[in-house]
Amino acid sequence: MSADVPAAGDDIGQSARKPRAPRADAVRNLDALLKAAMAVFTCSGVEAPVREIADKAGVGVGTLYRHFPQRVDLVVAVFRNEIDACADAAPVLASVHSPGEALGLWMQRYVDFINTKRGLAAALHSGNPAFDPLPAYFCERLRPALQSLLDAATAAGEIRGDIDPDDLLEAVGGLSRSAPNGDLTQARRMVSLLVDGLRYGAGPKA
Amino acid sequence: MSADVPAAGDDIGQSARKPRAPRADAVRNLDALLKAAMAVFTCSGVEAPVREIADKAGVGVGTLYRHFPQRVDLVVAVFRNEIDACADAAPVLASVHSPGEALGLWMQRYVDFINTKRGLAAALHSGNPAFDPLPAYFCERLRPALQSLLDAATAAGEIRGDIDPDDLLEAVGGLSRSAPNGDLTQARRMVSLLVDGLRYGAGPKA
DNA sequence: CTATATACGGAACATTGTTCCGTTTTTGCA
DNA sequence: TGCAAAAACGGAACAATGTTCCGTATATAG
Repeated sequence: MSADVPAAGDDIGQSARKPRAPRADAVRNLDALLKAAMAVFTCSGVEAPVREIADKAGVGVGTLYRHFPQRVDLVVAVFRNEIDACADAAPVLASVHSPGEALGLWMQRYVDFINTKRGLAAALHSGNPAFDPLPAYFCERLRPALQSLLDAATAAGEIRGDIDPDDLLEAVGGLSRSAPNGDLTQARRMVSLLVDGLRYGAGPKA
Repeated sequence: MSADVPAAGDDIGQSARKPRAPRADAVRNLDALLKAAMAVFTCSGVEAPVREIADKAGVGVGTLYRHFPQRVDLVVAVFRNEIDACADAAPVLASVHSPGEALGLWMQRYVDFINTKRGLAAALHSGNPAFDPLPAYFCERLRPALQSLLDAATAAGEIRGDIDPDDLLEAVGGLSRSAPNGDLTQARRMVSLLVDGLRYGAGPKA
C-alpha cells in the first residue's frame, strides 16, 4: 500500500499510475491473437479449441491466456471488435456517399455483420454471464451509428424522419436470421426493400 | 447378409426380426438412466457430466453409452420423454375436468414444462444437428394434445372456435420466457388472462 | 443346468480449458 | 553500449470432461 509508485508526478503521459508502457511484443501478439481468433471463429465456429487459435497466431497458449484469462474473454473481445468495425463503417460511408446511399450501404454492411455472427449469437444465449454486457455494447455502439445516418438522410430530405433506429436494427436482424442457410441474397433484397420503404413519404422536415 | 435370422417366421410377436426379447436388467437400467438424467438436468443443467448421471442411476458409464451412444442422445431422450408427459396430461385432465377447466389446467402444465426446459432450449440452438428433430416432435405431440382440448371446449360452447393451437403454444412460450428468473407466478397470471380471453365471445359453433 | 448372447463396469484414451514456471525478450538506465 | 529488472513468452503438465474398449457378470433359451 505504501510502495506503490516510486515517486509522485512521474507519469509517462498517457494516464496516471502507469509505471511503464506496454511492451511492443505484447501489443503485437495481442493483435495477432485477435486476428487469428476472428478468422478461426468465422471458419470453425466459436467452439474452436484455444490451441488452434494460439497456433494460428503463432504464439503459445500461455500467451493467449496472459491476454485473455478465460476463453470467453477472447470471444467477447472479438465480438466487440466486430461491433466496433461495423459502427465505425458508418462515418466512413457517410463521408464518401450521399446520405441516402450511405444509409443503404451501411444496412447491407449490417446484414453481413449479423450473418457472420450466427454462431456467436447462439453462444450469447448459453447462459454464461461473461456475455451479459455484450448486448448493451451492441446497442450502445450501433444505435448512434445508425442514428447519425438516419439524421443525415432526414436532413437531406431523402427519407422520412420518424424512424426509430432500434426498430430498424431489430427488423434487419429478424430478416437476416430468416435466411435459412448462408443465402444472404434474399436478406439483402428484403433489406433493400426496407430501405426503399424509408423513402416513402420523404420530405423536408416531416 | 445371409445368416441374418435363424429361420423365417419365428417372431416373438412384438415386431419382425427380433431374435430375442430385451433383457430385464437392460430395461431397468434404461429407466434408471432416464430418471437420473431428468433429475440431474433439472438440478445441474444439461451441461452436467455424464458420470454424474451414471452414478446417480447406479450404473457405469459403459452402460450409459450402451443405451445412449452419444451424450446428446440422452438429452434428446429426456426431452422427448417430457414432451410426451406433457402431451399425455391432456387426455387425463380432459377425463376428470370440464373442457374449459381442462384447457386452463393444461396451459398451466405447459407453463411448467416451458419453464423447466429453460436450459434445454438454449442447448437446442447450439447448432448440434442431433437436436434438429426435436422441434418437429414438439409440435407433433403438443399441437394435437392442445387441439383436442380446444375442440372439446369449443364444442361445449365454453370458448370461441377460431383459435390456432400453434399461436397459443407460441404465445405461452413467449410469456413464460419473459419471466426473468424462476418467478412463474407472473407467467401463470398472464396465461390465465390469455385463457380467459379465449372465453370472450364464446358461443355455440361460431 | 448349461451354453450363449447380452449387458455391465470402469479403467484407459482423447480432447479440451487452464495453470505453472523456467526461459526469453524488451525496456529503462548508467 | 552494456546491464539488470520487469514483463512477456512457450509449452509441458494438470484437470475435467466425452468416448471407447474389453474382461467379467448375468439373464435367458433350451
